[in-house]
Amino acid sequence: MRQRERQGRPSNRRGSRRPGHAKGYHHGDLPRALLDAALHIVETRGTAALTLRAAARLAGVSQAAPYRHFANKEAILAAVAEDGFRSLMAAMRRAADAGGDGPLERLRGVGLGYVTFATEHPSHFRVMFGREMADRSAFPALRQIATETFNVVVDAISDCQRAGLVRSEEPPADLALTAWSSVHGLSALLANGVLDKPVADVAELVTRDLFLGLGRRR
Amino acid sequence: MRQRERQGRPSNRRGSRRPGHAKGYHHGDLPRALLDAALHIVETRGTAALTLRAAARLAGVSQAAPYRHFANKEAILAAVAEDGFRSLMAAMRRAADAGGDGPLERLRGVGLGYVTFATEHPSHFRVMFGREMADRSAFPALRQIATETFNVVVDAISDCQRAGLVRSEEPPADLALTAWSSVHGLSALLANGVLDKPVADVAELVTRDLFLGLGRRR
DNA sequence: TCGAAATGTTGACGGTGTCAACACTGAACG
DNA sequence: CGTTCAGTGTTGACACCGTCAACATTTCGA
Repeated sequence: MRQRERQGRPSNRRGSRRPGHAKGYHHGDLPRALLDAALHIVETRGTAALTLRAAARLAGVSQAAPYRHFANKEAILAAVAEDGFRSLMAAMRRAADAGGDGPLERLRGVGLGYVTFATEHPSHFRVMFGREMADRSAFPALRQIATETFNVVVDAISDCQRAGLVRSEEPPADLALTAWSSVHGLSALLANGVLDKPVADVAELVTRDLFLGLGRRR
Repeated sequence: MRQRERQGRPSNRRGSRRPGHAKGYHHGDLPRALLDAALHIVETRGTAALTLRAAARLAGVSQAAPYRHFANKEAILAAVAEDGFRSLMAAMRRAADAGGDGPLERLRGVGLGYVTFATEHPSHFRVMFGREMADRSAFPALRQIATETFNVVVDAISDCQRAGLVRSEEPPADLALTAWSSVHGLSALLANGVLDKPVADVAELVTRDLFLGLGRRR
């Protein structure tokens, strides 16, 4: 709890103004500006530095201004988390496309994309899955997009099942839960600094073993 | 950031006194008392309520007293986390014993013990694996016991390999990493309220699929 | 045009981690 | 046995935080 920050007021006047509005007292699109500020802080200075007041300073407004647009700190965290899920989904899809053509390669890409996102944006990842906001059910939009994210995994698994590449006795959602747990667990351990092995190795290893299973092939 | 707590001074005079010391100004074993207080707070009021000042109040000393024994807040969190790992290991071993005699049953027990601990002590679990202390490498004892915890999994897997119940082409530590990731991921999702399905079902499902793998048996 | 609603600001409150300055106490040494 | 001094606890402060009430300004619709 010792930090300092000075930057006067950055892109205050003249920046992202909603067309209807104009110049001085009113900001134009403060919610957007605050979210951008929060995202910037979380990426560059980490979760601990993500403070309502810091975001307000960065947006060039007073400490109390955020309360006109967000009920409390949790609400901004929820918005940050939501944005994170959007990025995560994009990263997963990108990695899937880069992975190859077969459904199995795509599935693997999804997993690698997840782990990569977590290690490249650990603070953001923590906000998304942490407990800074007690009770996520208060933020339906967040739950919604988290579900969509999960569905990316489910779909990838469905495709593999259809292609006969993955066990089909079980509903895809069940297998997806196992896959998600594995990949999320690895991501969490890496993002929280519990494990400090090379990401590539360890991601390779886990996704392979996840496919093969621990048991002996009969 | 709104809370209140009053309890005068609990077991201040007369409690856990180091033999050499006696009654009044000096506490006797403040480090121990502070750790106990912190543990009590984290279990009963959650991570957010775990504050240096609150622990000091509960131990019946002034706000600055903790600094005679802990460098800063992180240091107490590390102690709490360390204690958590001890509890976790105990829970895993207990669950393994309760699981049955076969190495496979024991391995499964280890996993279930892990998940159970996480859902029964979510706040403690978060302190153990969260990032409240940036840089765990500053607390070697913590890293040490985390490693020991991991080794419980490795050993359980080794035993299964020796019994021919688990794939043996791979080093046990590699398989253990996959198992740990899966179980830890599930635990983290549950402890953080991301997933709110019944623990038993979902733990059953993940441990089974982890053993079978996603791929079709050939 | 003019008043109300929206949106910003100021200043305060109680909470936090942390530190310096001070006070008490017990044990070691003469 | 008396003194001293390191260890341990207390007080009071600082800067920062989330949040709110009271006030100011701006924008927009009747």
